[in-house]
Amino acid sequence: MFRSGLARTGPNGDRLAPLARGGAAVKLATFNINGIKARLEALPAWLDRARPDVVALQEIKSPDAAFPRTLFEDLGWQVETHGQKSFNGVALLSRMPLEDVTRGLPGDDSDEQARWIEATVIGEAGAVRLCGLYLPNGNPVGFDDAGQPEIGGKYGYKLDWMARMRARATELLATEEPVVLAGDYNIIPQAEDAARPEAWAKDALALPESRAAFRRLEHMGYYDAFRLREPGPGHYSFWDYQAGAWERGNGIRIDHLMLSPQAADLLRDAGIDRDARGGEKPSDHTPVWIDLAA
DNA sequence: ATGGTTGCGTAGCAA
Repeated sequence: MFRSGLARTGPNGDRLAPLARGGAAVKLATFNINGIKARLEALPAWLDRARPDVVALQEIKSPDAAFPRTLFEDLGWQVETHGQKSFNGVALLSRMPLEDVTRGLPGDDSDEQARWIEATVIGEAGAVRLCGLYLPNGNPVGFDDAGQPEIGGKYGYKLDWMARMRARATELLATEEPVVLAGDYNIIPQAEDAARPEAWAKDALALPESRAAFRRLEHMGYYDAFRLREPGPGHYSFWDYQAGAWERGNGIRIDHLMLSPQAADLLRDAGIDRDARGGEKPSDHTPVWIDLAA
Protein backbone atom coordinates (compact mmCIF):
# COMPACT_ATOMS: atom_id res chain seq x y z
CA MET A 1 0.00 0.00 0.00
CA PHE A 2 1.46 3.37 1.03
CA ARG A 3 4.03 2.08 3.48
CA SER A 4 6.98 3.71 1.77
CA GLY A 5 5.16 7.00 1.57
CA LEU A 6 6.25 7.05 -2.05
CA ALA A 7 3.97 4.53 -3.76
CA ARG A 8 1.01 6.17 -5.41
CA THR A 9 -1.44 3.36 -5.85
CA GLY A 10 -5.09 3.25 -4.88
CA PRO A 11 -7.01 0.46 -3.15
CA ASN A 12 -7.18 -1.50 -6.40
CA GLY A 13 -3.58 -0.93 -7.31
CA ASP A 14 -4.47 1.74 -9.85
CA ARG A 15 -2.25 4.74 -10.15
CA LEU A 16 -3.74 7.66 -8.31
CA ALA A 17 -5.07 10.82 -9.91
CA PRO A 18 -2.62 13.67 -10.49
CA LEU A 19 -1.71 15.82 -7.51
CA ALA A 20 -3.50 19.05 -6.91
CA ARG A 21 -1.96 22.16 -8.46
CA GLY A 22 1.55 22.74 -7.17
CA GLY A 23 1.66 19.25 -5.68
CA ALA A 24 -0.20 20.45 -2.61
CA ALA A 25 -2.42 18.13 -0.62
CA VAL A 26 -5.46 19.01 1.42
CA LYS A 27 -5.29 17.80 5.01
CA LEU A 28 -8.63 16.79 6.53
CA ALA A 29 -8.82 15.74 10.17
CA THR A 30 -11.35 14.50 12.70
CA PHE A 31 -10.97 15.30 16.39
CA ASN A 32 -13.32 14.53 19.27
CA ILE A 33 -12.35 17.38 21.57
CA ASN A 34 -14.61 16.39 24.52
CA GLY A 35 -15.86 19.89 25.27
CA ILE A 36 -14.83 23.11 23.52
CA LYS A 37 -14.61 25.09 26.76
CA ALA A 38 -12.11 22.59 28.18
CA ARG A 39 -10.00 22.66 25.00
CA LEU A 40 -9.51 26.40 24.43
CA GLU A 41 -5.75 25.99 24.81
CA ALA A 42 -5.14 22.48 23.49
CA LEU A 43 -7.21 22.83 20.31
CA PRO A 44 -5.61 26.04 18.95
CA ALA A 45 -2.19 24.62 19.88
CA TRP A 46 -2.87 21.46 17.89
CA LEU A 47 -4.24 23.44 14.91
CA ASP A 48 -1.05 25.49 14.89
CA ARG A 49 1.16 22.42 15.11
CA ALA A 50 -0.68 20.02 12.77
CA ARG A 51 -1.79 22.63 10.20
CA PRO A 52 -4.91 20.87 8.92
CA ASP A 53 -6.98 22.57 6.22
CA VAL A 54 -10.33 21.28 7.46
CA VAL A 55 -11.26 19.74 10.81
CA ALA A 56 -14.41 17.89 11.84
CA LEU A 57 -14.93 18.34 15.58
CA GLN A 58 -17.09 16.18 17.81
CA GLU A 59 -18.44 16.60 21.33
CA ILE A 60 -18.24 20.37 21.35
CA LYS A 61 -20.78 20.11 24.23
CA SER A 62 -21.98 23.62 23.48
CA PRO A 63 -24.96 25.35 21.90
CA ASP A 64 -24.13 27.26 18.70
CA ALA A 65 -24.48 30.61 20.47
CA ALA A 66 -21.94 29.65 23.15
CA PHE A 67 -19.28 28.32 20.76
CA PRO A 68 -16.19 30.60 20.78
CA ARG A 69 -16.65 31.35 17.08
CA THR A 70 -14.69 34.59 16.89
CA LEU A 71 -11.66 33.03 18.60
CA PHE A 72 -11.30 30.67 15.62
CA GLU A 73 -12.42 33.17 12.99
CA ASP A 74 -9.69 35.52 14.18
CA LEU A 75 -7.23 32.67 13.60
CA GLY A 76 -8.43 32.35 10.00
CA TRP A 77 -11.01 29.58 10.22
CA GLN A 78 -14.47 29.40 8.73
CA VAL A 79 -16.63 28.03 11.56
CA GLU A 80 -19.80 25.96 11.08
CA THR A 81 -21.41 24.49 14.18
CA HIS A 82 -24.28 22.15 14.95
CA GLY A 83 -24.36 22.31 18.71
CA GLN A 84 -26.44 21.25 21.66
CA LYS A 85 -26.37 22.20 25.34
CA SER A 86 -24.12 20.02 27.52
CA PHE A 87 -23.92 16.97 25.25
CA ASN A 88 -22.84 15.92 21.76
CA GLY A 89 -22.46 18.68 19.17
CA VAL A 90 -20.36 18.72 15.99
CA ALA A 91 -18.59 21.47 14.06
CA LEU A 92 -16.40 22.11 11.03
CA LEU A 93 -13.39 24.41 10.98
CA SER A 94 -11.98 25.22 7.55
CA ARG A 95 -9.33 27.35 5.93
CA MET A 96 -10.87 26.52 2.54
CA PRO A 97 -14.33 27.64 1.45
CA LEU A 98 -17.22 25.53 2.71
CA GLU A 99 -20.44 25.52 0.74
CA ASP A 100 -23.90 23.95 1.05
CA VAL A 101 -23.67 23.34 4.79
CA THR A 102 -26.42 21.12 6.21
CA ARG A 103 -27.06 20.10 9.81
CA GLY A 104 -28.58 16.94 11.22
CA LEU A 105 -28.72 13.34 9.99
CA PRO A 106 -31.82 12.81 7.81
CA GLY A 107 -34.36 10.11 8.57
CA ASP A 108 -35.88 11.02 11.94
CA ASP A 109 -37.29 14.50 12.56
CA SER A 110 -37.83 13.65 16.23
CA ASP A 111 -34.08 13.10 16.83
CA GLU A 112 -32.82 16.14 18.74
CA GLN A 113 -29.23 14.97 19.25
CA ALA A 114 -26.66 17.05 17.34
CA ARG A 115 -24.42 14.44 15.71
CA TRP A 116 -24.11 15.23 11.99
CA ILE A 117 -22.97 18.14 9.81
CA GLU A 118 -22.11 18.25 6.09
CA ALA A 119 -20.36 20.72 3.84
CA THR A 120 -18.70 20.82 0.44
CA VAL A 121 -15.01 21.68 0.69
CA ILE A 122 -13.94 23.71 -2.34
CA GLY A 123 -10.41 22.75 -3.35
CA GLU A 124 -8.18 24.02 -6.13
CA ALA A 125 -8.54 20.86 -8.20
CA GLY A 126 -11.99 19.73 -7.12
CA ALA A 127 -14.56 19.54 -4.35
CA VAL A 128 -15.13 17.02 -1.57
CA ARG A 129 -18.37 16.44 0.32
CA LEU A 130 -17.39 16.18 3.97
CA CYS A 131 -19.66 14.70 6.64
CA GLY A 132 -18.70 15.25 10.27
CA LEU A 133 -20.32 12.69 12.54
CA TYR A 134 -20.55 11.71 16.19
CA LEU A 135 -22.01 8.22 16.20
CA PRO A 136 -23.95 7.27 19.37
CA ASN A 137 -21.99 5.34 21.99
CA GLY A 138 -24.80 2.84 22.63
CA ASN A 139 -23.89 1.81 26.19
CA PRO A 140 -25.14 0.38 28.44
CA VAL A 141 -26.28 -2.72 26.56
CA GLY A 142 -28.76 -5.12 28.16
CA PHE A 143 -28.52 -8.85 27.46
CA ASP A 144 -31.28 -11.47 27.39
CA ASP A 145 -31.11 -14.97 28.91
CA ALA A 146 -29.54 -16.32 25.74
CA GLY A 147 -26.75 -13.78 26.05
CA GLN A 148 -27.95 -11.77 23.07
CA PRO A 149 -27.93 -7.95 23.21
CA GLU A 150 -31.35 -6.39 23.71
CA ILE A 151 -31.99 -4.11 20.78
CA GLY A 152 -33.65 -1.23 22.58
CA GLY A 153 -32.74 1.81 24.59
CA LYS A 154 -29.38 3.37 23.88
CA TYR A 155 -28.12 0.44 21.83
CA GLY A 156 -31.25 0.48 19.68
CA TYR A 157 -30.72 4.19 19.09
CA LYS A 158 -27.15 3.48 17.96
CA LEU A 159 -28.23 0.81 15.46
CA ASP A 160 -31.15 2.95 14.20
CA TRP A 161 -28.76 5.87 13.76
CA MET A 162 -26.36 3.66 11.79
CA ALA A 163 -29.20 2.59 9.51
CA ARG A 164 -29.99 6.27 8.86
CA MET A 165 -26.29 6.94 8.24
CA ARG A 166 -26.18 4.07 5.76
CA ALA A 167 -29.12 5.58 3.87
CA ARG A 168 -27.39 8.97 3.67
CA ALA A 169 -24.09 7.31 2.70
CA THR A 170 -25.93 5.50 -0.11
CA GLU A 171 -27.30 8.80 -1.45
CA LEU A 172 -23.85 10.36 -1.36
CA LEU A 173 -22.25 7.37 -3.08
CA ALA A 174 -24.71 7.80 -5.95
CA THR A 175 -23.35 11.30 -6.63
CA GLU A 176 -20.06 9.67 -7.69
CA GLU A 177 -18.26 12.64 -6.15
CA PRO A 178 -15.47 12.37 -3.56
CA VAL A 179 -17.12 11.86 -0.15
CA VAL A 180 -15.42 11.73 3.26
CA LEU A 181 -17.32 10.48 6.33
CA ALA A 182 -15.18 11.71 9.22
CA GLY A 183 -15.78 11.41 12.91
CA ASP A 184 -16.05 9.49 16.14
CA TYR A 185 -17.76 6.27 15.06
CA ASN A 186 -17.77 4.70 18.53
CA ILE A 187 -16.94 1.46 16.70
CA ILE A 188 -13.87 -0.74 17.23
CA PRO A 189 -13.86 -2.34 13.77
CA GLN A 190 -11.70 -5.39 14.55
CA ALA A 191 -9.84 -7.04 17.44
CA GLU A 192 -6.55 -5.46 16.36
CA ASP A 193 -8.12 -2.03 16.92
CA ALA A 194 -8.03 -2.54 20.70
CA ALA A 195 -5.14 -3.16 23.09
CA ARG A 196 -7.40 -5.41 25.17
CA PRO A 197 -10.10 -6.68 22.79
CA GLU A 198 -11.47 -9.11 25.37
CA ALA A 199 -12.44 -6.19 27.63
CA TRP A 200 -14.75 -4.83 24.92
CA ALA A 201 -16.48 -8.06 23.90
CA LYS A 202 -19.85 -7.08 25.43
CA ASP A 203 -19.52 -3.37 24.80
CA ALA A 204 -21.63 -1.44 22.31
CA LEU A 205 -18.38 -0.33 20.61
CA ALA A 206 -17.45 -3.88 19.63
CA LEU A 207 -20.61 -6.02 19.56
CA PRO A 208 -21.08 -8.01 16.33
CA GLU A 209 -24.14 -5.93 15.39
CA SER A 210 -22.06 -2.73 15.67
CA ARG A 211 -19.20 -4.15 13.64
CA ALA A 212 -21.60 -5.50 11.01
CA ALA A 213 -23.08 -2.04 10.54
CA PHE A 214 -19.57 -0.61 10.10
CA ARG A 215 -18.68 -3.35 7.61
CA ARG A 216 -21.82 -2.53 5.61
CA LEU A 217 -20.31 0.88 4.93
CA GLU A 218 -17.17 -0.84 3.70
CA HIS A 219 -19.05 -3.32 1.57
CA MET A 220 -20.99 -0.56 -0.16
CA GLY A 221 -17.68 1.00 -1.18
CA TYR A 222 -16.37 3.22 1.62
CA TYR A 223 -12.72 2.67 2.59
CA ASP A 224 -11.29 3.08 6.09
CA ALA A 225 -8.54 5.56 5.13
CA PHE A 226 -6.21 4.69 7.99
CA ARG A 227 -6.33 0.99 7.07
CA LEU A 228 -5.30 1.77 3.49
CA ARG A 229 -2.15 3.24 4.99
CA GLU A 230 -1.45 0.99 7.97
CA PRO A 231 -2.83 -2.55 8.23
CA GLY A 232 -1.06 -3.49 11.44
CA PRO A 233 -2.21 -3.59 15.07
CA GLY A 234 -1.41 -1.16 17.88
CA HIS A 235 -2.83 2.08 16.47
CA TYR A 236 -5.43 3.81 18.63
CA SER A 237 -7.33 7.10 18.72
CA PHE A 238 -8.92 6.97 22.21
CA TRP A 239 -7.58 6.25 25.68
CA ASP A 240 -9.98 6.46 28.63
CA TYR A 241 -9.21 9.03 31.31
CA GLN A 242 -9.74 6.28 33.88
CA ALA A 243 -7.36 3.66 35.25
CA GLY A 244 -4.28 5.15 33.57
CA ALA A 245 -5.34 3.91 30.14
CA TRP A 246 -2.97 6.29 28.32
CA GLU A 247 0.03 5.45 30.50
CA ARG A 248 -0.71 1.73 30.11
CA GLY A 249 -1.18 1.90 26.35
CA ASN A 250 -4.75 0.69 26.75
CA GLY A 251 -6.32 2.33 23.71
CA ILE A 252 -8.90 1.70 21.02
CA ARG A 253 -9.27 2.93 17.43
CA ILE A 254 -12.76 4.42 17.08
CA ASP A 255 -12.21 7.65 15.11
CA HIS A 256 -12.32 7.05 11.39
CA LEU A 257 -12.33 8.72 7.99
CA MET A 258 -14.29 6.64 5.49
CA LEU A 259 -13.68 7.43 1.82
CA SER A 260 -15.93 6.94 -1.18
CA PRO A 261 -14.09 5.37 -4.14
CA GLN A 262 -13.66 8.80 -5.71
CA ALA A 263 -12.14 10.12 -2.47
CA ALA A 264 -9.96 7.02 -2.02
CA ASP A 265 -8.47 7.71 -5.46
CA LEU A 266 -7.27 11.06 -4.08
CA LEU A 267 -5.68 9.62 -0.93
CA ARG A 268 -2.03 10.55 -0.40
CA ASP A 269 -1.50 9.71 3.25
CA ALA A 270 -3.31 9.03 6.51
CA GLY A 271 -2.33 8.94 10.15
CA ILE A 272 -3.14 9.32 13.81
CA ASP A 273 -1.75 12.28 15.75
CA ARG A 274 -0.91 10.27 18.84
CA ASP A 275 1.10 13.02 20.53
CA ALA A 276 -2.01 15.14 21.07
CA ARG A 277 -3.15 12.70 23.78
CA GLY A 278 -0.06 13.30 25.90
CA GLY A 279 -0.09 17.08 26.23
CA GLU A 280 -1.48 19.42 28.86
CA LYS A 281 -5.20 18.88 29.64
CA PRO A 282 -5.83 16.67 26.61
CA SER A 283 -9.03 15.30 25.16
CA ASP A 284 -9.45 11.55 25.68
CA HIS A 285 -9.38 11.26 21.85
CA THR A 286 -6.54 12.16 19.52
CA PRO A 287 -6.88 13.51 15.96
CA VAL A 288 -6.95 11.29 12.88
CA TRP A 289 -6.08 12.83 9.51
CA ILE A 290 -5.78 12.28 5.77
CA ASP A 291 -4.02 14.09 2.95
CA LEU A 292 -6.02 14.29 -0.28
CA ALA A 293 -5.16 15.69 -3.67
CA ALA A 294 -8.16 17.93 -4.03
C1' DA B 1 -14.94 -7.93 39.68
C1' DT B 2 -14.35 -3.30 40.82
C1' DG B 3 -13.00 1.24 40.41
C1' DG B 4 -10.75 4.29 38.23
C1' DT B 5 -11.42 10.23 35.49
C1' DT B 6 -13.13 14.12 33.04
C1' DG B 7 -16.78 17.54 31.31
C1' DC B 8 -20.75 20.12 31.97
C1' DG B 9 -22.59 22.82 35.26
C1' DT B 10 -23.05 22.96 39.95
C1' DA B 11 -26.33 17.13 40.73
C1' DG B 12 -25.77 13.56 38.42
C1' DC B 13 -25.44 11.83 33.89
C1' DA B 14 -22.52 10.61 29.90
C1' DA B 15 -18.54 8.59 28.32
